[in-house]
Amino acid sequence: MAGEGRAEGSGKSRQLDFPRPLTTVDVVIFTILDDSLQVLLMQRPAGEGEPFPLSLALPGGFVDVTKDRDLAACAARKLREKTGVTSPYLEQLGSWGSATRDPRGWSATHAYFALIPADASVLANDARWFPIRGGRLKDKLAFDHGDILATAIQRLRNKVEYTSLPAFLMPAEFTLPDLQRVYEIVLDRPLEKSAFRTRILSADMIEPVAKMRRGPNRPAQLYRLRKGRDPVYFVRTFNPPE
Amino acid sequence: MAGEGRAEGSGKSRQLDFPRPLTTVDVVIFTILDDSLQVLLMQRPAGEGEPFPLSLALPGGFVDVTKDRDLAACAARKLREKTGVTSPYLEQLGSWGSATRDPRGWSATHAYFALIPADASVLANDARWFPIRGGRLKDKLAFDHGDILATAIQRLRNKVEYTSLPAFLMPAEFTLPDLQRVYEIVLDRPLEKSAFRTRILSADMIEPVAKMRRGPNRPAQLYRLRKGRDPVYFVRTFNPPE
DNA sequence: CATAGTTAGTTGTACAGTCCAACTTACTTA
DNA sequence: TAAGTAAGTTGGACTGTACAACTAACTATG
Repeated sequence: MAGEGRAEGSGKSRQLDFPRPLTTVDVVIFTILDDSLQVLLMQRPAGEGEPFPLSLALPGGFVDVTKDRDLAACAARKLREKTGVTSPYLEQLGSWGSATRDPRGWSATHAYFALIPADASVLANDARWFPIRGGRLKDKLAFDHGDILATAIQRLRNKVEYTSLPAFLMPAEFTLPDLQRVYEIVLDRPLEKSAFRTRILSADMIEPVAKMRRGPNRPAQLYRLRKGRDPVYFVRTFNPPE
Repeated sequence: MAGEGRAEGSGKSRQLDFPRPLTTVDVVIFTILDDSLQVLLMQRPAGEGEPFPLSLALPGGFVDVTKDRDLAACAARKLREKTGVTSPYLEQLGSWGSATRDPRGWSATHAYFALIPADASVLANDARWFPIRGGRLKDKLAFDHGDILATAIQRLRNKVEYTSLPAFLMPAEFTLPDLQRVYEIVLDRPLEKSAFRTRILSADMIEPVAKMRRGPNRPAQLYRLRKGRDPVYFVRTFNPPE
């Protein structure tokens, strides 16, 4: 019987005969829902030998070397399976690996983070949105997923200070005050209206559509993302608190 | 005979009985030498079954599940083995994994990047510094190490625009013009002197020592890094080109 | 010993973009 | 018609960079 994760010991692959860590991919999927930043979580299965049974965890799982061409494809697949979203903002967050993070043995996970508009997703029925209040999640998560999520929140907040990332959280059409509100939700602080408008409009990342959002007061211009636009990097952050 | 990277198929680990990718860690180590950004590379061994024999490659190798507590420890170990440096700036760069990047099978590498002062390192005798001119390396590298290095260079340049990272490339004592020169080498463009000084000095990241650097002209104040300082994030980039 | 040369470091004006606050505009509702 | 509200604009204060000219401190040279 071979040891755990041990490769065959013959021929020219002789030097590969040592135990291999488990390899997984996890995805931190954010959206804006109910005026709050939310993250997609699943409940762990309860089967025999399953670690963290019934705990909440990030969507993810083992890399399937027969199906997954590469890590990004694996992450995109998991995102698609859980939300139906096929062309989101998806970037690599980092990787976490240690002897102890998974009780089944030495394991390493490759974490991605995705931004999607809530209205574009159809959730798998074992997945649910959980709100992030005050920059953190209430619940404890399985494995080191709490650390991974905290890193993702920090990375998101950081980038929102000087990029157009929140645009990927917006529905197809939105107003500038909508967009500003999303920035404020993520950063958890108010931004200055006129400076915000100047910055966004001069970034050439959105374009007006020939429609207005009507409501109980002055109508607002609707915009949409310019197609195929990469995120914009501003040369200043929004003025930081204190 | 067990399959490649296949775990045992009994008891409660039943669900782990599938092939595992190879897991490696690679480190992109930068320094400043001869007025140029340089990266540490090794020559691949020529043994039978070795991929990319005699090609240049980043220092790295398989995770040893019996010796490495976690990924960062593994990266720190490789850095130490090749340079003798024990407390550098070390951050995770990302991970690369695919079916094709290593001819020996599905593999994933966890890449780190490190900044060290050239004068603090004693190289292993199979390692050498290679200059990066015009933002790229002349030579082709093994595996996808060319991609990894390109990503590292881009990340470094990006961060140098708005952080104090170059401070970690400096020797123990240095002058402000020294530091500015390092910024300029990494960014490959000149910076404005007075704005540079204002920014660095108000960041409170360095402190003067009671010595001057003497030379053939006006002496310059020597500084050192404040101890235990994390990198500083500026709220603006240096004014970008064009 | 004076002067040229070189690099360190400072100063001043222009400019860009944010901050802050007040303002105008366009709509609904009472 | 007036009050209320959110969208969007305007203007002055402030902060920090850009650019350029300046002063300071040293060495080398004739």
